[in-house]
Parts: sequence; C-alpha cells; structure tokens
Amino acid sequence: MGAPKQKWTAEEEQALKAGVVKHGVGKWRTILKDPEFSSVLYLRSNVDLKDKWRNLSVMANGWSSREKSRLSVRRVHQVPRQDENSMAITAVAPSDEEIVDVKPLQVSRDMVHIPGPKRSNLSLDKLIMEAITCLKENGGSNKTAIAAFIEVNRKYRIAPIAAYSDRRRNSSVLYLEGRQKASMKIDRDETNILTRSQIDLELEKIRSMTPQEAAAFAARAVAEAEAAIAEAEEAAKEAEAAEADAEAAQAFADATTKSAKGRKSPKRIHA
DNA sequence: TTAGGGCTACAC
DNA sequence: GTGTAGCCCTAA
Repeated sequence: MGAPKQKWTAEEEQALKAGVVKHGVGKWRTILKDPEFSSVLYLRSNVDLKDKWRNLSVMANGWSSREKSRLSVRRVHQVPRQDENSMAITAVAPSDEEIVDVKPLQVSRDMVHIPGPKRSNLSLDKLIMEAITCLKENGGSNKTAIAAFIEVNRKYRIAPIAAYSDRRRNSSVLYLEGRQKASMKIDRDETNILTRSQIDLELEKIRSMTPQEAAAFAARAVAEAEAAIAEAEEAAKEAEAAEADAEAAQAFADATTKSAKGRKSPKRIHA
C-alpha cells in the first residue's frame, strides 16, 4: 500500500492533545488550521487526528485495542460489574467516551502525578474539576480530554490503565517526558508528589467508608469543587458555566454517596 | 467534515 | 498467533 505508515511522534501527539484542549474533541479541521499546531501537524489530515485521538481514547480507557471498544455495544446489555479495584460508580458507558463525572474516582486512580509548576497541593478531584470547568463540554468531559487537559496544563499525566497496571507498575516514578523532566528540576522544591501508594491509601480509605463518612467526603468534595468553581469564575467571569460545573460536582458527590451506601461494607461492622 | 468500522503492516 | 496502530472507506 503506497506510502509507509507514518508513526506519530511525541511532538505530534502533544500538539494533538493541546489542540483538543484548545478547540475541543472533534474539531480536527480547526486544530489543523490553527497555526499553533499546524506547524507540527502539517503532515496529518483531520482523519489522522481523529484516528489518533481514537487510539488515545481507547488506551486511556484501559482497553487494549479498538476491538474491545466494539464490545462496548454488547456490554451495554450486560449487568454492570463492580470492579473490585475501582470506584466505578454507575452505569456502563455506551461508548468508549466515558463521561468523567460519572466515574471520577477511577480517573483519580489512574492519575500519576508528574511534578509540575506551582499548584502543588491540588487534590485530584480538584484537578479534574478544573479540567471540566475549562473544557466546558456539554454533559461533562470525556476522560481522554481531561487527561489531555491536565497533561497539557499541569504537566500531570493520566496513565493508561492497561499500561499503568502492566508495564509501568513497577516503576515508582512513572514516566516523564523530557520537557517535564526539565520542569521537575525547577519546581522540585514546591511540588508535592502524590505517589502511587498515597493514591492507593486514599482510595482504600474511600472504599472502607461508612455511608456517613462517605457523605462527609462528598460534602468535602463539593466544597472543593465549589472553590474550584469560584476560581474559575474569577478567572473567566463565566458564572453560568460555573453553575453547570457545580451540578457536575454535585453529581460526583451524589454518586460517591450512593456508591458507598450501595457497598454497605459488610467487612466494616466495626468502624 | 466527522464518526465509526474495517483492513493490514508491524512488533512481539 | 495476537495485539497495536496507522490508514482507508463509507455513511451521515
């Protein structure tokens, strides 16, 4: 078949992610036309961008190939299975574009903290809220878009589930890109690296919560989300958008509470 | 113009 | 043989 396959470079991938953050998912043509990205993506077509994003999305969702994404059609008809190791809260998503405000904690679990500039003590849910706030996608943002947003803006990276649980499991410092390594040197002093064990610890805490504790946690999550919204309001002066985000945060809180109640933790007779 | 399905080269 | 990733085709 004519021309050989043209592998995506890290620069192209970065440009694509940045483009999605800037223009949104599905705006492939717009991204290509953007002079900021066209210099990097000039060899790519809008279809290439779409295909690459699809691959990224699949990986971010922890599926090893698009083959699995096709199964999602069938999966809808199956009883949702509560993943033992995740906090997946509700319904099975109809496609590979899972809506993050439905499964926020699974996103958190997959997040790897790469040291970046400032903002060192941002909690995971706050980062996600910030991403949702800024992306302003109707009905919430998909995981890949949020991952890209956080990666582009915060030098964080959300590792693909499969890759994370497989190849990179043994690495305490998960992968960095050159640019991020450089920024790490500069910002090391003011960063608060959230290690894998810390993440696990936090998740374990959540898992073992009583409904009351979960409610308190949810309240705190709402408070943090509202604080994030206040920030966004100040910065962007978009009160309406922030209100929508508050709803997303509330949904997150509700889902967390429901999840905790649903689990009812039989192991936790004493507490 | 975009999304989704399919094909296939390539690496392991 | 299997999984991944890039490219092609088609419908909307």
